[in-house]
Amino acid sequence: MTQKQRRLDEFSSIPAKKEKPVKEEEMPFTQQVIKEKEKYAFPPVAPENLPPSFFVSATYDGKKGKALIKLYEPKTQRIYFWYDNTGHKPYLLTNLSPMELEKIDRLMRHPGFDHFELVEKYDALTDRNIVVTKVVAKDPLAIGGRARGCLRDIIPEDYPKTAGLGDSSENVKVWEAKIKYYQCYIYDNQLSPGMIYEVKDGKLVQTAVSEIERKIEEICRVFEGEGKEEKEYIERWARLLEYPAPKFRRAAIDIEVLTDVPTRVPDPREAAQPVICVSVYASDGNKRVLLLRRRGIREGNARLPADVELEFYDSEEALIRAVFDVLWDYPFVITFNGDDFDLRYLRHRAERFGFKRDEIPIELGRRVCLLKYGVHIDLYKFFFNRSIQIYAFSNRYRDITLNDVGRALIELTKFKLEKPLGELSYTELAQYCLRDSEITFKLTSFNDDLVMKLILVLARISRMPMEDVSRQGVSRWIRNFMHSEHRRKNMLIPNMEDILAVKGKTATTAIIKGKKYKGAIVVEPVPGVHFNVAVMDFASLYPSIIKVWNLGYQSILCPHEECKSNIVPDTPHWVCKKKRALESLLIGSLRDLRVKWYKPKSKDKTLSEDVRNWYRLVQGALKVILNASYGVFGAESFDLYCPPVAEATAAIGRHTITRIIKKAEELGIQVLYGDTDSIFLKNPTEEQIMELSQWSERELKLGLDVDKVYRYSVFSSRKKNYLGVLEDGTVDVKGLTGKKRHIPVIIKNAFEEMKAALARVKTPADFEEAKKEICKIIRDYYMRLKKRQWETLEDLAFHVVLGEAPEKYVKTTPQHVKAATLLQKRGVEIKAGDLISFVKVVKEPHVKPVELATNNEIDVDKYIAYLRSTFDQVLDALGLDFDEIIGMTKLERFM
DNA sequence: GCGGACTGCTTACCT
DNA sequence: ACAGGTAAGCAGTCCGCG
Repeated sequence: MTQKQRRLDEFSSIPAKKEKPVKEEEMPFTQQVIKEKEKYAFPPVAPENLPPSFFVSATYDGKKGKALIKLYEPKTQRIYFWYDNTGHKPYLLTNLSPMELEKIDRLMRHPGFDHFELVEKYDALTDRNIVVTKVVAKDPLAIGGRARGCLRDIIPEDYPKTAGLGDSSENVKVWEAKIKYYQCYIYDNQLSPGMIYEVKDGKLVQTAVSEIERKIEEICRVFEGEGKEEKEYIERWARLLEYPAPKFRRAAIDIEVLTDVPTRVPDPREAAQPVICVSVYASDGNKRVLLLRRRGIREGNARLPADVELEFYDSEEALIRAVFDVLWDYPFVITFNGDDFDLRYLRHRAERFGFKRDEIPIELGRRVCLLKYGVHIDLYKFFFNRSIQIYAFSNRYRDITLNDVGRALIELTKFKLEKPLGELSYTELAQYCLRDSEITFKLTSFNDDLVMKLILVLARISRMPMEDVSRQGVSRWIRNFMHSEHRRKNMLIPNMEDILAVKGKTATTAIIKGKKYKGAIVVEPVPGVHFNVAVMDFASLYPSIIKVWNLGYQSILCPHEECKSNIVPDTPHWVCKKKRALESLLIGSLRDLRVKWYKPKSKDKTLSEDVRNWYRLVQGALKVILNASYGVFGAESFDLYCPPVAEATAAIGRHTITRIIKKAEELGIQVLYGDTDSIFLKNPTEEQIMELSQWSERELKLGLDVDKVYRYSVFSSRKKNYLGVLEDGTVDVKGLTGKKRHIPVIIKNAFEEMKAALARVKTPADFEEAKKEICKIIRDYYMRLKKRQWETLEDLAFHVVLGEAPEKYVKTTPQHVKAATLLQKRGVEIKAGDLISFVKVVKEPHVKPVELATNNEIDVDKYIAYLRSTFDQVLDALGLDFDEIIGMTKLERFM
C-alpha cells in the first residue's frame, strides 16, 4: 500500500477562503471545483489528482463496465467518481479444470465469458492448498445475475451432461460466485470503505496521516504481550478506528402526497396522486418548503421558523425538478423510509411526467432507492436494525416510527394533524412537513453527528459502502469483514454446504423445543432481600471464549488426529491446536481493542470531550459487533454458518460459570444468582473479590470484574426477574412485569411509586417504613380501580405488538389480535408490526381497542388481578401479601 | 355441560 | 434473519364427573 504521510489539517473540513483570481490551470484544486460545481457536470469524474477524500460508497457502473468508487472531498464537500483503471474483472472459482470447462458449450458460448486462470487457494476446511480454476467474466451479471443462464448455474447444470456422467453433478463445485461485484473489488484490492483516499496521477491511494499513525503505534504498545499475528490484527483494526470522520454535507427530505382516503397510504409504484409538499432540512442551514399551488387552499397562519420561506410552484413537474436539484447537489441525502416511499414515489411520479432517464437522480432497486450522485441513507432501515436498537440505543425507542425515534432520541415529535392533509392551509402543511425533515435531519446530527459517524465506522469495520451498512443486519457486517480477510490471506471462501458437510450439526439438546443446541445456564435465585450484593461478570464472555479457545469453522472438528484430545467440555467436539482460526483472531482482536483501549478511553476524564465522544462511539460500534459475533455461527442466514462453533461457545460458557460458582463457594462466598456470564455475590470482602478475579484470569484465562454493587437486591424465586438498588439510589429493574412496556400506564405508575419507596431504603431498618409506604400505594391504586377513578381510558390500555397480519393467526387468537380485528372492521388499516392498544372489558370477547371503548364497560377485576400479579413478584420477597394489604379477610379470599 | 389440568402459542424480556 | 433461556397470560383440548 502506497501511503503518503499527511498532516491532519490538510483534509480538515474548514471551508476554503476565497482568494484573488488566478488563471484556471493555476488555481488550487478547491477553487477549480467550486467553479465546476456551478456546472453540475455528471458524472463527476475525479481529476487526475484529487486531494484526500472519504471513500463513502462503491458500486458497479454497467455502462462503463467498471467498479465505481464514490469519494467525498471534505473541503468542497462534493462527491467525485473514481472508476477502476486496473482492469479488474468479476470471476468465480470452480474445481473443474479448464479442460473440463471447455467442454461446456453454454459456458464457452456465453457472451459474458472472458477467460480461465489457474489459481492456488488455501482450503481451511481440509487444511490444504488446492488449485482451482478462476472463471473470469466480462461483467458481473454473467456470473450470477437475476436472469437464468448465468455462469454459476451453467457450470454445475451442464457439466455432467457434457461429460456424459449422467446426473452426478454433486462433486462439481463453484465458489465465491454470490459475492457482489463491488465487494469483490473491495476485497481483492483490500480497500477500506470509510477511510481516506486520494487520487494521484489517476491512481487511488490510501492517505496516511503521520499524527494518527503515531497514535496507532501507541495503541500497539498496549498489546505488547500478544502474539505477532494478534498484533497485526490490532494494528489494522486500530487504523480503521482512529482516522477521523468528515463533516457530512447533507439534506434530509420528506414529501407529502395528496390522498383520496385519509387513512390509506398512497402506493409509490402507482404514484397516482400529486406530490403537494416537499421539505428540505440541510446541514448548511437550508430549510426549505416547496409547495404545490392548489385551488381553494388558504395561506393560513401556522407559525414557521423565521428563516423558512415558502416556495410556491404552479406545476407539480416544476416542483419535482426543484427537488431533483437537491438530490443532484447534496453528497448525502437522509430520509425516513425513503427506500419504500419518498424516493420511490418521486421516481415514478417523474416518469409519469415524462422525465428523461438522466434527468432523474434516483436509481431504483427492488428494495432500495439509491442516488446517482450521492449517498442515500434511509434512517428507517438503520433504526429498524435490532442490534442498533438494542445495543447502540439501549432500547430507548420502541416503535420504529419517526415520531417515536424522534421522541426518544432527540425529544422532538411530529406535528399532530387535526384534519386530513388535503384540507390543511399552506402554512399548516408546511409546518407539518418541515417538522418531519427536521426530525429526520436531527436524528443524524444529535450528539455531534453520532449516527453519521456510527455508519462510517461500521462501514470501515465491515468493509461495506455506507448505503449497504446502514440497511443490512449485523450478520452481513460480520460476514463481509470475514470474507475480506479470506481474500487477504488467499483463503478459499467455503460454501455453507461445504462447512456443514465437514463439521456437521450439533450434539447437545436445547431446553427450548425447536432450538438447535443447549444454551446458557441461569442459576436459581435465592429469594429474599439481600444487602451489599456485588455483581461480577466476565468481560465479553463469548468473544473471549472464541478467542481463548481458538474457535472458528476451520478449528472446530479439524482434520488433525493429534487435536482430537482437545475436547470442548460437555460436547463431543474437539478444537484445533495447530492452526489459529480466522474468526478467533478477528473477534479476539476486536474484543481486546474494545476492552483494553476504547472502553477505558471512553471514560478517561483527562481527554477532551470530543476525543472521548469518538471513543464512546467506537466502543459502542464494537459492542454491537461483538454481541452478535457468537450468535451468527448458529444462524442459518450467516454465510459461515457453523452450528458446532456456536454450540461449543455456549458449552464453554456453561463450563465457565459453573467453575466460577464452585470457586466462589470454596472461597466461602454465597452466590445468590447468576445468568450466562454473571454471578451475584452476597456481601463479599475485597479480598474474596480479588482472589476470585485473579483465579479466573489464571485458570480460565478470562477477565472477571465487578460490574456493579447493589446496596441491596430483591429476588423472588423467578429467574431473570429481580430488582437491585445501587449506591446512588438508582433502582435497577430486570424482567419484572412492572417494567414491561405493554402494561397499562396506571399499573406502571403504581410500580414506579413502589420503586421510589425502595430507593429510599438504606439499611435493613429502613425497610419497615418502605413496606408501609408500599402498602399504602397498593391500597391507593386498588381503591382507584375499584371506584373507577382513572383519568383517561388511555391509562388502562395494554399495548401489544402485532407480530403478523391478523389473518395469519390460525392456531390461536390472542387478545391483541381480537382487538386488531375489531379495528379492521372499522376500516382501519392493520399490518404486521403495528402496536395494538386495547382495554379489557366485561363483555365478549373481553377486549376492545381503546378508541372504541367507554369507561363503564371496563372489567375492573381484570385490572386488579394484573395489579396483584405485578406486585406479587416483589411482595413475596418482602414478606408481604397483596390480599392482606387490600384488607381482604381470609374468608373473602377463600370465597 | 362444566371446570380443572394440561399443552401450545404469543409476546416481552435477560444475557 | 445473531443465539438460547425464562415468565406470563391466554387459547384451546382433554378428561373426569354418576
